[in-house]
Amino acid sequence: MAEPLPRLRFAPSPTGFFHVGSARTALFNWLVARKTGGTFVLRIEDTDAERNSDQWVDGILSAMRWIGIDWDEGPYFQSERGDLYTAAIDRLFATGMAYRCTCTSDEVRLRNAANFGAAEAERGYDGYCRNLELGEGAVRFRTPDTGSTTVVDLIRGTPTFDNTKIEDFIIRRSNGGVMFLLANVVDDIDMRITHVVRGEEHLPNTPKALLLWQAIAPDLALPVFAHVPVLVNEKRQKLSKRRDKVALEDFRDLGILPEAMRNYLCLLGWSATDDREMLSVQTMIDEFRLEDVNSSPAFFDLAKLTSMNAEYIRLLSVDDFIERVRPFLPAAWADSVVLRHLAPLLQERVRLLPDVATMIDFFFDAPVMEPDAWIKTMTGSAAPAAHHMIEGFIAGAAVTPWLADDLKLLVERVGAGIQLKLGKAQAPLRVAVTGRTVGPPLFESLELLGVEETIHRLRVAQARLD
RNA sequence: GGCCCCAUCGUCUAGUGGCCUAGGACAUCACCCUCUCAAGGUGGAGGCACGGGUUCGAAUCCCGUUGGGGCUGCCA
Repeated sequence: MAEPLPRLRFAPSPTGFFHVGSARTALFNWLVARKTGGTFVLRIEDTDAERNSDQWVDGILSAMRWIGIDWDEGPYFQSERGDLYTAAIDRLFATGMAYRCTCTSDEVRLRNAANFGAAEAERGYDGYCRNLELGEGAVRFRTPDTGSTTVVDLIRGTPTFDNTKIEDFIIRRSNGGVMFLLANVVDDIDMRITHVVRGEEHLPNTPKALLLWQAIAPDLALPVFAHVPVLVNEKRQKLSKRRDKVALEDFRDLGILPEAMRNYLCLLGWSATDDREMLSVQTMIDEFRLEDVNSSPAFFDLAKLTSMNAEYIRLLSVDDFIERVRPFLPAAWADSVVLRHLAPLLQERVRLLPDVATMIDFFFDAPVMEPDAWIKTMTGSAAPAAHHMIEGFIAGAAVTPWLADDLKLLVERVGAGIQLKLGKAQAPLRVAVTGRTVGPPLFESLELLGVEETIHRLRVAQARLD
């Protein structure tokens, strides 16, 4: 009989912004599903009513769409599947695998400290209520007292855990709410999940999940796991929503292209067989293998992401480029002939989408003169050249066709009069017209700006000269 | 403290016992090209954490040390 097609799931909890680590986990799951022809399930793990909100659910969905990850089933909501969990817990009671417990965590800590010494306070639940047959309280799962549990992990081999170290963990709160581990396993069983691809931080939970799985569905084959390494910050700590900038939408707002983000994320812990880094989605799907994922943590490097983003921006068609920058520009700028004509030159110079704004702003408003730019090109020893270039250019402009190539020749000729090469000769003109020493190619810019406005700006600068 | 995971340039990685004088990319430095800035080109600096084994031979296998990380919740 043929091996059944893989079924994978991405199971985020809607407790905050969708972050890059989640995005990578989702991507890896998705890639495996698409590669194998399997099924990718989206499941929202919202069992903790106090921390969840619809806002975050929307955030997850839109972030996944943004980065181009679609799902075949779901989203399922655990908050709507309570009956399933109750039934599972009832069966565990029936087989003696579950029991009630009324201990508080402080009580457990105190007992542990008293019985094993202060250093042992955190050793976990001590089994106090195991045989009390209480009628109320939280529900715990009875873990084996002997043997060991082995996780089959495509990335990490077969980590094995001593069952005596696995405490009787809680599967339902005293308020009736079901816990992550229980809901997670019941759903994985119900949805016939075959591959669990998730963050490394879940590895210590996995033996518990396996034990639960065997108690609830002893006849169903255990899933294969792949615990992907965590993403870390510059201090090599796990990326956290609290202290690190990690929300996917922050990068979108920064001007990162979704295809760049997806490509970069894919390369965090995995690489193609040769030196290729710019990978199409199809290439990722064709070549990605969980077995090849690295087992060590990866630093999320914005510089590298940005560089890759620049490369993707250069690949865009002019029309696409204009549409992508549109959200970052005033509508009039986005629709302007200036942007359309300069687009290819801009694409080569921009690393982040919003960079376009500071490169073309001088077309739409009077230039905002940067003090350093003015000092460097217009004052002191630079002043005579500035005078000469501006005067000469204004004079020559009257008899020069207003085209980039002709303007370039004009500046060359005027500059030659005082032994200035084009690089030096254009500097004061650029600053006078744009307010900056850097920007898009000058002569194309002047052609678009027009003779009238150019001359006007030159005269304004001229009047300001010492 | 306990359990578990991890360890190649600053960063992401290639490398699965000889092809390694350890390759690529980002970042960085220099030069070339050049109307500024980019882009592009050329070149440089920069790494197998340490100590023991195994082997004719180790970045690659084993053990230990050190270092880092994760988990240790009636969160997920």
